[in-house]
Amino acid sequence: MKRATAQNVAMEAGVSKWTVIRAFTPGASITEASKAKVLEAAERLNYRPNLLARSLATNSTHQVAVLVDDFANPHKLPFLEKLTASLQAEGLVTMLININQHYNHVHAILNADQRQVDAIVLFGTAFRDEMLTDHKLGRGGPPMFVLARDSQIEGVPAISCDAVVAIAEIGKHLLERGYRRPGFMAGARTLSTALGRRRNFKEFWRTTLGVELVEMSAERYSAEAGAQAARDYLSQVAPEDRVDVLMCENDALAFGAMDVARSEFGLRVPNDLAIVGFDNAAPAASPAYGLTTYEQPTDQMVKAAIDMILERAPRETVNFRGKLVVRDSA
Amino acid sequence: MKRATAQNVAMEAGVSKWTVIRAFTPGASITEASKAKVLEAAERLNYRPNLLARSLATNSTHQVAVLVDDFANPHKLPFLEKLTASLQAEGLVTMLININQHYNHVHAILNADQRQVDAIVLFGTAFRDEMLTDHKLGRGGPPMFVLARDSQIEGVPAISCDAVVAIAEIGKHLLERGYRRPGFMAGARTLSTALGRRRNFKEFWRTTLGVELVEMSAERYSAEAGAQAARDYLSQVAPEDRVDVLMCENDALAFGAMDVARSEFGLRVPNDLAIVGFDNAAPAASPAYGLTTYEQPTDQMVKAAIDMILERAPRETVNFRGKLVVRDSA
DNA sequence: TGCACGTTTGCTACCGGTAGCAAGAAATGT
DNA sequence: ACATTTCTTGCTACCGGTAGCAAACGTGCA
Repeated sequence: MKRATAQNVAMEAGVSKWTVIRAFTPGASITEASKAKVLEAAERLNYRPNLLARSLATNSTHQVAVLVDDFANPHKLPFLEKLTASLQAEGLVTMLININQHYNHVHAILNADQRQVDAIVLFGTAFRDEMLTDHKLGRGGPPMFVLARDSQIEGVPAISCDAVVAIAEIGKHLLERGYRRPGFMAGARTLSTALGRRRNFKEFWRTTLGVELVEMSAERYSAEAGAQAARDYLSQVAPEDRVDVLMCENDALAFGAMDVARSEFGLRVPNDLAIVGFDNAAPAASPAYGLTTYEQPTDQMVKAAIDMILERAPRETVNFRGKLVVRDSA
Repeated sequence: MKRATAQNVAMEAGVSKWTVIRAFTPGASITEASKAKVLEAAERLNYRPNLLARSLATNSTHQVAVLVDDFANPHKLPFLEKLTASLQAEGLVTMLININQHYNHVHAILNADQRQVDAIVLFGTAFRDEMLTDHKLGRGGPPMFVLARDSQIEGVPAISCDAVVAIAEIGKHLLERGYRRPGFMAGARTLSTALGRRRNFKEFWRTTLGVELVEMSAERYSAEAGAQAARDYLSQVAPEDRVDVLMCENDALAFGAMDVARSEFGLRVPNDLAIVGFDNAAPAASPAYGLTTYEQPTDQMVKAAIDMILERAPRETVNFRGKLVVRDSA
């Protein structure tokens, strides 16, 4: 059986379809009597307004496209939970788009655009700026926002955690604990530069102690990639030449690095090698890791993003201060 | 500047809007000459067909609503990644709906229905059957599917991992390893019964050894809840009376339980207490846990779900066999 | 009772596409 | 050269709503 339309309900209730619409429009001009009559008829026919038709007519879908690519990062899940819950609380619905080899940003944005979404959120995705300023993503599309990473793109504001402050806090803590030979493990190249963590960390040690940072790179942001990068480093560098503290660009890398350091090289954390992560993902709190890390202010970030989407706040890049979470690993 | 419509392109190209549409419809009857003319004009105006209008006219949105509620389970993320990637590969888009206190299944289903989604997937969500068979979710809505849990609901097929086989495999392994005093930790009540893991596990020990299962319950499916449940049990039961193997309904619970057993009670895993999980979430593979667990055949499950959505396969409940992943914890 | 006024209802036009029919143009056969 | 078939193009009607104007209605007041 086809679903009932306003027209059907109108006939059932003996009114015009516009009266039916009014019964479903809060604050519309309609008498209680006819409203009741319509609602009753609607109930009988199991009528529900078609939001597709409404969206077409009003030019607003209340849908927000959220682009995600780094599914190996356990921190993404609770973040995504907050984002979707908050969007829903504002009557917005999430269109989740998985960015991968077969489906890149241009595909995603074009598709979201054609579906007339109200906004597009690039949620921590790795992209080269040219990709977005590129060709056919011509003006007139939905507003775009970058969440949880930087954006240098004109007209695309970023909502992120203040990397300068974060790294300064972490650095200060490490200095006080007496670490002197710092290392840094970066993840995927494109995103690394956009996060600015390496740059700031390097700068920190250079200006405070005049020390050069030892840098290593993982292939991706995952525990496996972090493990491999740590394995490469530890097997190539003699114990006495190694860094005494390793900052990883995110927790996923840190977990992998810590696993390898302990189980494959017998190192004690933090005595032989201290490790710091970033994100405060769930396992970081577990005694199995006890990872010192930095927590992004996800609540504030989500709120800010939504305020911009709904134009309750100016659409411009903002940074929030997170907080250092000191545990056993450093 | 407003976005261009087919009508605009038609004027620009000097043809009717239907010719424009045809230029964008694969296999439509149109000469190469006019197609080229139209595409060029479209390019100039940056025209992209409005999928909302198309959906309204064709009565098909190519959108699938995916309902999720258990964001504390790290296993969800890679599963969700596969699901979204596979949907996208079929030209379907994911509408992600977060089921929580403020937004229950009825809200979600009603909303998805009004948005005319092609299908609704309940992805491992906890619900009471009455909620769905209930009232206003009358017939005529989009087809529903339950993924990664059981469904007893008429007309709502389930795609899941065969719990009977899984538990039998796990039980057999534990028997062989010599464990004789089994315990089981369940998560949220509504989902527990739908997963059938406890029931089957209990049955297994009863029929093989005639042993009664020790049961405990966590509040939710999270490491914290698992930790608390383990803490309660271990602090109340004397060492000599404790179970020798604890099967947890999923890995999240197992991580919490293992953390507590080791760090708060000084127990060695598996010597003092063996632990088994379910899902093979990422941290299970880490040497920090080395959790023996059971991996669901997510690829097959996702494929089956999509085949049903696209009506390439009959819409009926199917079960797939997963595989036991033996590590150090049991 | 008559008139002005505010409220309720129905109307036309529109959002941007799709479906399928019919007329016009081009290709084919005799 | 003309009839016939096939392809191309434009058309009307429709998907299910929204916007805002105009007519119909009921009410208060003189």
